[in-house]
Amino acid sequence: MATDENILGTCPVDRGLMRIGDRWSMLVLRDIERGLTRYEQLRTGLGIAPNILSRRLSALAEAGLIEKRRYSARPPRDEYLLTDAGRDFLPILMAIGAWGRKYNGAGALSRHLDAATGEAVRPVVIDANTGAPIGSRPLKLEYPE
Amino acid sequence: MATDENILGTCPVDRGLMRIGDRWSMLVLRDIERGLTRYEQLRTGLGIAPNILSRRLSALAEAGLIEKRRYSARPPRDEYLLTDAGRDFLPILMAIGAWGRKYNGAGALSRHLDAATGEAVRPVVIDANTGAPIGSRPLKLEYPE
DNA sequence: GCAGTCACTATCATTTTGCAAGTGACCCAC
DNA sequence: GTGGGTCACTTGCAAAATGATAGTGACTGC
Repeated sequence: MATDENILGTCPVDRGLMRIGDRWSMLVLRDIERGLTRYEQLRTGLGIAPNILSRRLSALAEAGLIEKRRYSARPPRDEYLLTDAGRDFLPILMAIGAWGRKYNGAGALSRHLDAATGEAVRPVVIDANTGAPIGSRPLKLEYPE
Repeated sequence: MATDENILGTCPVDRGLMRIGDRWSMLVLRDIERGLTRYEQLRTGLGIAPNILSRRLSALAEAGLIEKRRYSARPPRDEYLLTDAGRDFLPILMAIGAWGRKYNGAGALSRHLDAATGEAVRPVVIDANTGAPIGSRPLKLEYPE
């Protein structure tokens, strides 16, 4: 597993997971997306211990996925907003959600609807070149050098 | 954060992360996909401690993402294979890889090529209903009950 | 001045991770 | 037939991360 300290590995998945490889980080991202941008909202929404939330928030900010913004000087109040990198990660969360629904989806679940059509979103990962879902065509792995 | 013990949450992302919410699990999946199916291959490929690998493998098997199969009775030798659920998770890893390449992609990286066209795969998450990339159209969140 | 909210930090127990060494089943060479 | 060597782990213990609980500082509103 690559870390910032040792030599970066050659695998882009590892590179991604380096930045948000843990569960709380992803759940924080999900909650910010649905509008829970303030510390107390996130803490109560997630049921996370305050020290852990603080650490996750600074790690996510350090990794460039969120940024802290002061929206009130007095009283001093901050909110956490997604950066472009953070917003770009949201589709992956939707894909994880679709997978979770399929394989662990017992009971009532929340879902995303297309605002225009009202239909439930069905996230699928495709190859932008062919338009085909990943897994439907044979691939090969190429290593650098 | 939902666990198996407490009441299952309403969020499908959480449901997904419940099964493979950690970094090693995803990297194990990635390595199995690229053909490292045996214990020693995974251990040396990942640089993971043997006790941790054992625990991850049993957790992944318990979660139904991989299964252990004996391919030789004498000497007793096992390999780990992806189940349907495990294979279904691979597109998500590709999406994470694409994100990692975009935001943490310095240096040489491995990549997947379409076997037929030879072109580098560009994973994108779309809504199967509209064909539009997630994030390009406004969505709303619907809660159960 | 006093309660209450928000956004934390500090302290400490518990849990998870990681390293190193060891074990059991076997195979192959001498 | 004993002495390595490989594979697939387990065990024991140290280090790091996580989590529960309590406390702090900056306010606001009464």
